[in-house]
Amino acid sequence: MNKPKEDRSAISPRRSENYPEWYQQVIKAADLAEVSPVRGCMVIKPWGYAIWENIQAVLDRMFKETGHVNAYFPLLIPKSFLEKEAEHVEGFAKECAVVTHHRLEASPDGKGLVPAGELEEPLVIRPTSETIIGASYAKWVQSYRDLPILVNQWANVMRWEMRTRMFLRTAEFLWQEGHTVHATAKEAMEETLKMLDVYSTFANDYMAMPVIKGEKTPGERFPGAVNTFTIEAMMQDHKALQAGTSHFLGQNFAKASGIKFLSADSKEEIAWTTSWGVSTRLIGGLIMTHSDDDGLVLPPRLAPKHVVINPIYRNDDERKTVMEYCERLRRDLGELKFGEDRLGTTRLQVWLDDRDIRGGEKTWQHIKKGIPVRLEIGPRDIQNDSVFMGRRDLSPRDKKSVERGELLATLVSTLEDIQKSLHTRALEARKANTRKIDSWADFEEFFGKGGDEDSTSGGFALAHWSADPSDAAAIDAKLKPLKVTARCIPLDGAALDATDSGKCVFTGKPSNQRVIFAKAY
RNA sequence: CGGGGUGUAGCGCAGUUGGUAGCGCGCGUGGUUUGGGACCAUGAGGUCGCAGGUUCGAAUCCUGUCACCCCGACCA
Repeated sequence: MNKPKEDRSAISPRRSENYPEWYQQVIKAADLAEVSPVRGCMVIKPWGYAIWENIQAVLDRMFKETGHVNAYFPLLIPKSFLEKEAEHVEGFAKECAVVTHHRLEASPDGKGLVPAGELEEPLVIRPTSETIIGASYAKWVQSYRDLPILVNQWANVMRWEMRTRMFLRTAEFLWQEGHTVHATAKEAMEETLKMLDVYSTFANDYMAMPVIKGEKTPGERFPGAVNTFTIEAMMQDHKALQAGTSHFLGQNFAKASGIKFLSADSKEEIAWTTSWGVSTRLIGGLIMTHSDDDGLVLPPRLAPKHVVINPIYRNDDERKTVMEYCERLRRDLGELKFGEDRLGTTRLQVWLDDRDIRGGEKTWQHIKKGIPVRLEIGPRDIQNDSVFMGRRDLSPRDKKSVERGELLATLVSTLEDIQKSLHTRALEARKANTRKIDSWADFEEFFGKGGDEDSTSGGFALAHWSADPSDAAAIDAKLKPLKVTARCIPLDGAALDATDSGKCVFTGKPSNQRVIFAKAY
C-alpha cells in the first residue's frame, strides 16, 4: 500500500505474479463485466458491451461486403434435430441445456412455483444452430438457382461448460454464426477459406491481434465437420487462444437435414455447407493480447471512446473557463473521422469526463478502461492554447504538452500509430515465444516437463507431426501430461519459415509439415 | 461426476472455551485540499447461505441442503 508511486501498478496482482487473477482484475477495473447470479453466465456491462458493439459493427460490414445477409432462427431446437448428425450429437450432447416443460404453476405445498406441462419432445437451447438452420434451408433450396445461400445470424448460444471464465468460456455467450449452402464442394471450400480470411483481417487490422491461420487436426475438428479452419492467437502468458473458426461441413449436415437441389442437368444433388463463427471470446483475446499491469489497453479502432478529456479546475470560475474550452475542443475533435459503424468510417468518439471525482482518480479510471488518448486541460494549458496528452500504449507518466492546432491535425494519425504499435508489440511477443522443436526431449523441455502451473512457460512449438490416424492416440497420450494440444496446421508455413521436412517428434515418422502445438485456453 | 475449500455489510475479511456482531475499503454529508490514486470529522448499511436440531441462550456445536471457488474429466 505504501509503495513508492513508481512501483505501483493499477492492477494487482501483476501479470508476472498471477496471470489468471490479473485477467479477472483487469475486467473488474475496466468495468467490462461481472459474474451473474446464474451459474456460468456473466453480465456484460456497458463498457464491455460497447466493445462488442464495435466488433459487431465492423464484422457485420465485412460480412455484407462479402455478399452475406442476416437472418434469425429460433433459440430452441427440438432434440431430434440435434440427433440427426451422429458426430454432432456426440460432440454437443453433454453441453446442452434442455427445456422439458412449458408452464409454471403454484406448488401443491404452497411454496413457490413448479413446472407443470411436460413437453412431448424436449427442446435444447442452441449450442450452435447447424441443425435448426438446416431445417429451413431444406425448404429454401429446391434448385441450383436457389444457391448459394449466404446467411449470418447474430445470436446467443448456450453450452453447459464445467468450468467458466469471463469472456473466454461462459455458459451463455454472444456470437455470430454464418451458415452457407453451395452447389459444389469447391465453392463451399472457397467460402470457408474466404471467411477465415475475413476473421484474420479483422483480428489483425482491428483487434491488432496477430493470428495464424491454419487447419485443425482431426482430433480438434468441429463435431460433424470435414475440415475445420482456425485463427490462433498467442496471449501474453504464451498460451494459445482459438479466436475464430470456419468449417467446411461437406455434405454431412446437408444429408442430415435433407438439403437437396436439382442441378442444371436435372439431377438431384446433395448440397455442400459451411459454418463459421466468432464470439465474445474475442474480447478475452483483446484483453490478454494488449493489456498491461495498469489495466485494459484498447486498440483505437475498437475503443468505445478514442479520446477522453479530463478538465482540471479548482473553483467555479476556473470551471466555467475550462469547461467552455473543453466543450469547444470536444466539438472540434468530434468532427474528425475515425472509427466505424455498420456503414463504414464514422466520427471520433470523445468523452468529456466532467464527473465530480478527484482528477487523479479519474485519470486512473481512464487508464484502467484502456482509452487510447487522454487529455488533461487546466487553466495553465488554456493560457498556452494547448493540452496535456497521454497515450495508453506508453507509460502513464509519459505525458506531453501539445498545441491545440497540432492536436487537431495529428490526433487521427496518433490513433493509427497506437493501433500499429499494439500490433507490432503483439507480433514481436509471438515471434519471441515461437520455436521450431525437433525432438521429444526439447518438446518436453519447452513446455515445462510435468505440466506444472508455471503460467508463462512454453509458447508456440512448431514441430513435425505424423498425420497417420493410427498414431493419433499415441500422440494424444504424450501430449496430455504436458497439457499441450495441436493448435493447427498453418496454412502459410512459409510465413513462419516452417516449410521444411523432418521427422515427427512423437513417432519419428517422416513429415513434411510442421504443426503448432501449445497450451490453450 | 470425483478430491479439496469457502459462505458474516456493496467488496475484502475478523469474530477465542456458545452470551444476540466488528475491522478495512467503498458509499452519504460537512470541511480542508486539488496538474499522479487526498485528509479530517461524521453518518448510513447485516434476520451471520438456507432448513432442522442441541441449549436458558447459536455466527460459533450437530445433521441435512444449496451456492460458489480451486484441482481433475469436457470445451469457442
